[in-house]
Amino acid sequence: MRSPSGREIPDEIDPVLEELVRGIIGQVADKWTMLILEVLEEHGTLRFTQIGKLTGGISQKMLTQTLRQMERDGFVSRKVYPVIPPKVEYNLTELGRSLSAAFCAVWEWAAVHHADIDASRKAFEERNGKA
Amino acid sequence: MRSPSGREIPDEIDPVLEELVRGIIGQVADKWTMLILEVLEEHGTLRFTQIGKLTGGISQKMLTQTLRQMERDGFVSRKVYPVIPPKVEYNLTELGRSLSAAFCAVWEWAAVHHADIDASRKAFEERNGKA
DNA sequence: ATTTATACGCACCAAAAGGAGAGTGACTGT
DNA sequence: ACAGTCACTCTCCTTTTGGTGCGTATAAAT
Repeated sequence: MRSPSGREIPDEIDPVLEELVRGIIGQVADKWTMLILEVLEEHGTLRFTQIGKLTGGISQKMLTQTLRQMERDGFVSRKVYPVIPPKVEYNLTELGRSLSAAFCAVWEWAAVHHADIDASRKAFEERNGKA
Repeated sequence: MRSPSGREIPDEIDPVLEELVRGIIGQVADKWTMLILEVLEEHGTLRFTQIGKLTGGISQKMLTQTLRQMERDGFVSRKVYPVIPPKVEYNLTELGRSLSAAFCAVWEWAAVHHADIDASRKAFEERNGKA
């Protein structure tokens, strides 16, 4: 399914917006982004290491990276105190809070339906051989 | 905390459930999963190659892989017609549709706020050197 | 004088994701 | 006879992701 010349997909909806939105979803629907969003939503203003602890299992590298992207996208604000040792506070912007609210439905869904998923997986593995 | 669907989320979250839910989110918040979910929601029953075309830019490998996982998780049903050339129909299950509905808020959010993100990025890059 | 604490940046490396392309099997249209 | 169709699977290869550990600045605490 290659398309060397590019355009063969019929666009029934506005393709530009569609593409834009997809791009955003692709970046935003990231594991760490969602987790950090939730942690900040729940705890309010937090410092770097606190976020790391509350998120759980994230490396410093990923924490920095994700936080930076979120700052760039305008989901979090970053306040640096010029003290030593360094102190940086993060919290959600209005935009970040609205995104968090949008994701809320997904969290809720997962909480409600995890048992269904589990059951489905078991059934699937029983139907098909499980090597 | 309120969600668009109007239900409530408990203030205190059971850590075990929390862990479970995070695992699910990690797998479900996947670019291709979300995209396929959307095309199936929008078009109803579809065949393999049709999904590929409508999704756009997905390789056969990823399409197969994602579809398999979605079937395993119980989001799509897969109906094989024993004919030649092969014919396989996919469509959303009830569970899949409910997930799609949950993601709906995120899609809408992206559609509404993509301009904000764009503006934020421009501002960010202006603030921070890119000399 | 040495250690501790904080919020990173950087380099290196392993693992995973994912794309490209070829192969398959049997039937159907030319 | 032979190319075309569909829904894959398999192999090879590149790109991306992400973890680990080290370095840094410097004031306060030991």
